[in-house]
Amino acid sequence: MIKLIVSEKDNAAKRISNILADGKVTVKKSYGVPVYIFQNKQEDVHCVGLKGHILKVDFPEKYNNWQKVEPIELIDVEIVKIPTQKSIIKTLQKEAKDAVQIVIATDFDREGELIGVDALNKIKEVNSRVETKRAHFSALTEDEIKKAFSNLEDIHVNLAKAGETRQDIDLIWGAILTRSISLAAKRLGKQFLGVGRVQSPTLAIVVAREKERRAFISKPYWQIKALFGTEQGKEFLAQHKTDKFWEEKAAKKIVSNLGKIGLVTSSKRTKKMVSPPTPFSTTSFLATASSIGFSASNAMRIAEGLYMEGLISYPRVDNTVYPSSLNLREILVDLKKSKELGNLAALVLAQDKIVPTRGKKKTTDHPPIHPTGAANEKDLKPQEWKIYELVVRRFLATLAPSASMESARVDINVECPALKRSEPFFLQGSRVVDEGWLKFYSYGRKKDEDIPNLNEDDIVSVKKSILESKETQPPKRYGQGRLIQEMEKLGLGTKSTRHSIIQNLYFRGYVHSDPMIPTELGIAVAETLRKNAEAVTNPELTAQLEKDMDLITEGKAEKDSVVDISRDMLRDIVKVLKEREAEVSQEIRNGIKEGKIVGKCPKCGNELRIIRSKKTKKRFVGCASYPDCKTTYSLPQFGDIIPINETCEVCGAPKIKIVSRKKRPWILCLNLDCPSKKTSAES
DNA sequence: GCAAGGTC
Repeated sequence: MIKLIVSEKDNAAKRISNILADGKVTVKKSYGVPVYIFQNKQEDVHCVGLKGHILKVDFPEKYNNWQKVEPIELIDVEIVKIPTQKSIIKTLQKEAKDAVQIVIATDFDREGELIGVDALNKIKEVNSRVETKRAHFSALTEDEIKKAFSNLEDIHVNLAKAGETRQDIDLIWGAILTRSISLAAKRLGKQFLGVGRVQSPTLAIVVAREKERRAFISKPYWQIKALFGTEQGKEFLAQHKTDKFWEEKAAKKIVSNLGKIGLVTSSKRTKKMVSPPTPFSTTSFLATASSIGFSASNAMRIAEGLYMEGLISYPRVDNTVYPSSLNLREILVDLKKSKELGNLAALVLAQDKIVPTRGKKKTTDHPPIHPTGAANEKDLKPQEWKIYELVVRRFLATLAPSASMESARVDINVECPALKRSEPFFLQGSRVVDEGWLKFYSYGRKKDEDIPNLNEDDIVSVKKSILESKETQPPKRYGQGRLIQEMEKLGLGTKSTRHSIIQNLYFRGYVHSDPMIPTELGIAVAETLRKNAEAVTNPELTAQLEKDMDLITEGKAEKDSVVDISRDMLRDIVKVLKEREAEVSQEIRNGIKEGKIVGKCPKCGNELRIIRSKKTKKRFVGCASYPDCKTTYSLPQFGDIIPINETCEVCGAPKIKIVSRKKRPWILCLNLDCPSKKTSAES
């Protein structure tokens, strides 16, 4: 007679077993799955860790053929659960057969409860009368675990129901709309066009920004600067107070009539304290990693590896407050062993007080991302070291004192007799006075600006006046880090999925580069959805889903009625999509066509397009006037080809960008005989 | 071959 504990992952199973065991914990493998065996209060306990969800939802097999099933049919098809972790399920059933009690010990959240209930249902297939309980803990600490197991609760059926609702809604929206527009655009097989509750609003954000940029008309403006000299012979640049002159004439008039003497009208220096950064959540970690050149999914992959190595804590967290149970000093003492970072840890240890910063979001499931072991640079791959160093430096910074900065502003009036007035100039800047946490963490740190020491009523000489012509700039494209922050703000995705949602946009060919640029295909898909299935491009769908799931959790709404709302919305949308199939097809196919145009033919001026040879299956660039014009260029056969609307400065042939998985993207002139190739080959 | 969510 045993008790069986089921946790969400192997690591948690190990921890729970070690905490609850009276004596030693032994491990046996069943179907390759570790089972932890120990005694707790004279009872035999077995503990198994899952791998997250062990079942997935899908439509029955007979609906698998996209061409033979009308997408609208899928709306009312029963959704079935399919095992995805067969050896774990076998282990569960074997262990549960003779158990007297099952304790679900998955993470205490919606998905965790669902994972637990799925496991229980599999267990009940072999042992229907077993008693089932829930251990409710919010962190894997000794205290929490022991308390949870001496106060076992019932399964939170409604919480799991909310999770199932989320699964069903995601499946029907995703599958039905993915099939609808893929069929309309005749993009089948691995070319299908993905649509989903999270990915489509995310794509829409990127596309909306690109449209703003395209609609943006940049305006020329002028700025005036002047080089001044102090009595001590120091020189400095200051800018005219008018930030933008829209008329060149007016700016020129000032520049050519600027007087020779300036009077300092005010000089202020102010000190301000800059607080250290808050502890790393997944989002702030990915945002910072992105700023030093890591893609979100690469940074996440490396962080998961470091976690497995025991060097950093669990990387999927929303929490930004270190729990009081975390022994910060102990971590610092351990970090001293690192050859490269040990000295910095020692510096923090030497402080009188070690008071950590805290962020706005506080959850108790996992601590913010922090180092859990010391490492040396030579033990890690270069990329791993960069990420490890980032986590360590962030951790040290959160424990360090504020930095103090001095900012200075000087205002100068230049008397201009020729204009019969004076012109105002200013300069401002700041510098670090006391480094504080900046000693440990200089990611994104601004360069110090040197402001000359000037006092009110000082006289300065004007050495030169400068007219700079500029243009207003369109709003910036989203980098992956910024996009992840935006997704979090809008409630799109979770800490564990956002990076993969973004990665998916690249895989689908909807975006390229970082900062992210939507492809013509991505723009066409987003536009089609916006016109015909607006709901799925809107973050509001997720916001509403969250509200409904809260109601289900509280027992105030039923799964079926909530899913039915989505079914009704989809019926209308699919009907519209079917009616407008020709337009939808046209719009997306135009996008695809547009994406294949790489530029103009230098011989005849017609379009040059990427073509795939029917005979050799190889791709090449050919002129649209073929056979009248026989211009062709060969193409590399690997990687994605992105038209960039630029022509080669040297030979006039179009340039393209090639994005492949292994190499970094590169820009290439299509002309193999272009003289620029020779110089670049030498260099 | 569809989604998003866990985890590896």
